[in-house]
Amino acid sequence: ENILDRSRMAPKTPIKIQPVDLSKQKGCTPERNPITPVKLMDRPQPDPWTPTANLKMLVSAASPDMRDREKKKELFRPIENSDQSDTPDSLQYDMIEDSMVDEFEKQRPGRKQKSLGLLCQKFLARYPSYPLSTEKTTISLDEVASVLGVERRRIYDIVNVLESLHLVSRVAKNQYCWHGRHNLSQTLKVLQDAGELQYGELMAFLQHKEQDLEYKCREQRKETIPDSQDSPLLDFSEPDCASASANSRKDKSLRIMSQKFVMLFLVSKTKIVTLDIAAKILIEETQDTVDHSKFKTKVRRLYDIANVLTSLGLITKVHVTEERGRKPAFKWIGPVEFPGKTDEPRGHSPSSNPLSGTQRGASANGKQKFTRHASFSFAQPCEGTRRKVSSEPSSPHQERPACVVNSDEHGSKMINLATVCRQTIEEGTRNPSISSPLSLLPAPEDSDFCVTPLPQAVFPVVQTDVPNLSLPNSTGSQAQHPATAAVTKTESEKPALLPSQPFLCFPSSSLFMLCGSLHENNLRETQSTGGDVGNRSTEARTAVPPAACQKRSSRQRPTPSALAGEEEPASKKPNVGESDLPLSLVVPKKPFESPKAETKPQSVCTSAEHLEDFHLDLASPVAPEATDKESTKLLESQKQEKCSQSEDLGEPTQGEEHISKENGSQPFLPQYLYVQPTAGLSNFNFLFSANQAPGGISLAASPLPSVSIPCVMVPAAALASFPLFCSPAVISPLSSAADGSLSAANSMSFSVSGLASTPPAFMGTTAVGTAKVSPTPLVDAQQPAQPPLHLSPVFARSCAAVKLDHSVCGGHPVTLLKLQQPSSAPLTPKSLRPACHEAFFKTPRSLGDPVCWKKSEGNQTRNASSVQRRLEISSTSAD
DNA sequence: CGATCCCGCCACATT
DNA sequence: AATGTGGCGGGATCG
Repeated sequence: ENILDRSRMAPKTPIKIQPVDLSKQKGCTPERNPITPVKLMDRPQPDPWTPTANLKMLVSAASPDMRDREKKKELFRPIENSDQSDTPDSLQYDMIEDSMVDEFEKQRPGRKQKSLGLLCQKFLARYPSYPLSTEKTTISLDEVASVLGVERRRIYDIVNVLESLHLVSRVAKNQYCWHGRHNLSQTLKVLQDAGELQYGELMAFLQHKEQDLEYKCREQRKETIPDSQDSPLLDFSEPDCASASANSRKDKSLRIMSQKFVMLFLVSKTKIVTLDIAAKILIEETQDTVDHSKFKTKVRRLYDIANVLTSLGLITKVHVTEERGRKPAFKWIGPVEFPGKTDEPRGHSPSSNPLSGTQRGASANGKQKFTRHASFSFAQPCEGTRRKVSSEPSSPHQERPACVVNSDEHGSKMINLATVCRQTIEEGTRNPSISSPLSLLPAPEDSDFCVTPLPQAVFPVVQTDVPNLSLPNSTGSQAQHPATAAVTKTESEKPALLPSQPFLCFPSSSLFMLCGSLHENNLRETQSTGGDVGNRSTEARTAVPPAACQKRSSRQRPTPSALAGEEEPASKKPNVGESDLPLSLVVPKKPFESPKAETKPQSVCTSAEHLEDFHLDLASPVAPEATDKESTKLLESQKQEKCSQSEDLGEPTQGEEHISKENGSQPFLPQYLYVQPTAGLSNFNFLFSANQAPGGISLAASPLPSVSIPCVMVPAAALASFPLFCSPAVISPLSSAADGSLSAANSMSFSVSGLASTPPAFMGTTAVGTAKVSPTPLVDAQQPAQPPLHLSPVFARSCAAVKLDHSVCGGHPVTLLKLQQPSSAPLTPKSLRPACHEAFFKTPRSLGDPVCWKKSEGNQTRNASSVQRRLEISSTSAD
């Protein structure tokens, strides 16, 4: 049929065809006749059935023909040549051939022409990188497919990857909404944070040692995380959870794989990731087993993703020569620091910038969507849900509405954060299986921010177990909310309690708690954050988990970060380096520990596992990982101080230990936490147990400053604090929605007043308590305040944890996150804002955090920061 | 020959 | 059931 058609066909062929013709003509030279072959080819072209059909026809026809011809050429040439003779023909042939070749190359080559990368470029060319917030561009898959002359299937490949980065979101059936790169930095930040949690350690190891580590990690993972692995890590799923269980499967691949892949880059020191490593890491499953076929398939997919990312200008193909040989790899050339971060604004101009007012409004919407859609949080759990939800573009909230509404911008932001948090939490908390709970949490979380249902009731539930979380949204949400609200309120109300020194510790911990398994990370983050709180806040706005942000900010972005939002400020780098140094200071303690090294890896692995589960969490928590280390260290130091002040328990000691460990071993403090907790849910438990029990455990817990501290802190504090938290929480619940709002407000205010950035998290509650209590913190008053805040929530959580844990956590986390986010969107401003924020925060720890980083590219790599990771894989990096 | 990766079958999801 | 999505891997190209 085709053939027949072809014959008729006119030239209309779509794009592909046209090119062919042109080329042919050229090659042949117009005058010349048409090379037989070519013409023939052309002639055949059929009518245009469908554009696609035509194209296909043409292509297929053409290419084969072309090929044939080529073959002929090759085959025949000799002959002909030899024979030659035939003059004209020969000439023609030659001519033709040359031309043909060219043509072929041009046309035929279809392969390249049709490459996904090229297609993606065409696709991207259709939309503005930074569309006005006001205008929404909807993308019709069918339309695009026909316009670009490809099958829809291909468009899915592109869109799925773009969706993973939130450049687009699915609105409805065949419809996608174009967002552009406004939120790219935020998204990357989130991914980075999440990546650190999940892969930070792993990567480090791998790079350094290679596979061995991987295997280890995998094994560990497996152990830890039995199956689940698949959960959609990052996805930004939405909260909905409705279908939690349902979800299903599909959500996994491309989108998630894409996010994971990006995470690897962001986490990698060198910013270079080899395909095989990526494939191995992405094949969670059974450890080593790695089927060859599976591996192969994974690689194929990675190519697909890489093509799109390349088109986006985020990565480039490179080759890495390792010991074993040279392998294909990709290098991240996108923004490392994400200055844009989300919005920075808050910090400085807290809420309101003039611009922001307006913008915000607009941006807010956008963000909201973002959040909603994407829900930064990488919520893994509810994929299905998310999808559903996500599909709705703007009206995201359906479920959590009330809260959102009330809160407004903040609220919304908060929600986002919350979402993230909860996701994180969920992840953390939950085991693989648990995921559903997570999802539940999310919703609640959001709500908590805003609303605040009844805390008490909720708590119990939550407390009980993570699983509860899984409960339906409503349940979860309620619980969560309450918890959150409670927390906040509590804090506000019960500040006194908070005051206890523990706060400091807790806060962080609380964060962690929220995150769930992440806690370690969180803690770190928190801690670090504590120092950096400011950063956090900034980050918060992004919605991404503050912690993560912090980390990042501290680490990579260090200072200035703000700047570049997307770009990367060169200046920063330097700064960073400097900042790093500070970290080293912390290091001193390290000495200890030798053991850690070993441990670390393990921990890493575990963490990795967790990561998977928690990616999202990571984000929120920011897992700190190595990078964190530095910051962590700082934090730790701070923490220690705090701890000592606050409490107790020798925590200080631990803290030190941790630090030392961290330093010594590298960053992975979190690991410890993770490790113990392995079980998602148990996280809390772990913490507690770890801390407490552990004396023995000390290694993990105690040793690591960050982690252990938190843990320790938590327990004691938790216990002690409980009342505080709980009560507050309880109280707050009363207020319920109203309270929620109030609390939010309070928190907001606090944060704002105190530190612009922090606020969110803190939600007032903590803030108050904290501030009072916390004092210590190295950082400035500001920071302290924040930390406390965080803490408080955390506390609440922790308390809860003790009791409820999850539930609590969920709520809190949210809070935290929210704070940051707020802001607006991405606006261009990134650069500016970020800087400010960073600066803000930096003070405290900023310096330290950054450390590692340099960022530069791969090479540099190793810098001093090496501390964290010795890794270096990177070194390999270059080719 | 290994790296890439296009193509489209076909299962699963959604309408 | 029809249609939308998208996992997946054969096998063609590229280098």
